Amino acid sequence: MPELPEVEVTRRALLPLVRGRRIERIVHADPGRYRDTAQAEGRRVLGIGRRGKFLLFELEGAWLLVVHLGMSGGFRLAKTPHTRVVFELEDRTLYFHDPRRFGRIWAIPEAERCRVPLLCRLGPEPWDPAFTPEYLWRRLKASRRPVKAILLDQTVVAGLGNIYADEALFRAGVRPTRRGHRIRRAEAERLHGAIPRVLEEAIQAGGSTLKDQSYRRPDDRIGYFQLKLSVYGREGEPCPVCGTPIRRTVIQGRSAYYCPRCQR
DNA sequence: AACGTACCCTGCCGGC
DNA sequence: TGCCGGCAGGGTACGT
Repeated sequence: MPELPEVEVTRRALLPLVRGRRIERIVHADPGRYRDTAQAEGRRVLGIGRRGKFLLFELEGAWLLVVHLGMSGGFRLAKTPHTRVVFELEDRTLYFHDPRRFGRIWAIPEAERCRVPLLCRLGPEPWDPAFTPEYLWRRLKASRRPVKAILLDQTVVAGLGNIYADEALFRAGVRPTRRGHRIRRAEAERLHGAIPRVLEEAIQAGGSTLKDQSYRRPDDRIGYFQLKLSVYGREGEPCPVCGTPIRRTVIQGRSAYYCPRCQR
């Protein structure tokens, strides 16, 4: 579900609600998961950061509450049938909703943030000055994997998932099955430009709420970027540019959608 | 080292 | 109507 845009929309929605508030109690509804939260209790939330698809609640005493939403996780202002963790703040309660239980939560001292798997190995944010066309081209050239698999690798660039990787590849006119080492420099440049653009547009639209509705903003509103998707989930529908039917294939065991005419 | 596959969970949808 | 297989935005573990 949640890729960078959905995580960022969540961060922006929660920030004014939690900044400066003390976490009084954390109540668990799932006995076997998300348990590493005890040290967050009693601490004030100073701010919320984001790194790739990780939410980073900055707590008093240089602690972090790190949350990964997994495939179906999200914060809600009201209890749901799939509430797994309840965060009782001094003036409101937040509910961590996660039907598939793929989400993860860690409370750790800031100095030990690298104990969270992947967090310290993430590649640059798409807007980071370190994310240059040259950098992307070099990472592509170093691999024989399909270009889409490389874009999904969080150590290459942080935050892309299945939806926005397909959308960025469409905008760049690059077929997802192409091998990284065969990508030309001009194509890498187009991809480099398309990635932050599609993510920014998705953030502005409030993220993508697909058919299963599993992503919603904390206040239960949906996002609207699904209306602007060009290829993701649109097998058989006409390409918005040339009208050719969109195709679906499988890369790394996951669906990949592309226009066979616009993407070579 | 790099890559593919199975697996972790639950819910929903289409086909029969 | 009911059942069953397939599929779903994430990541990890393990095999080759």
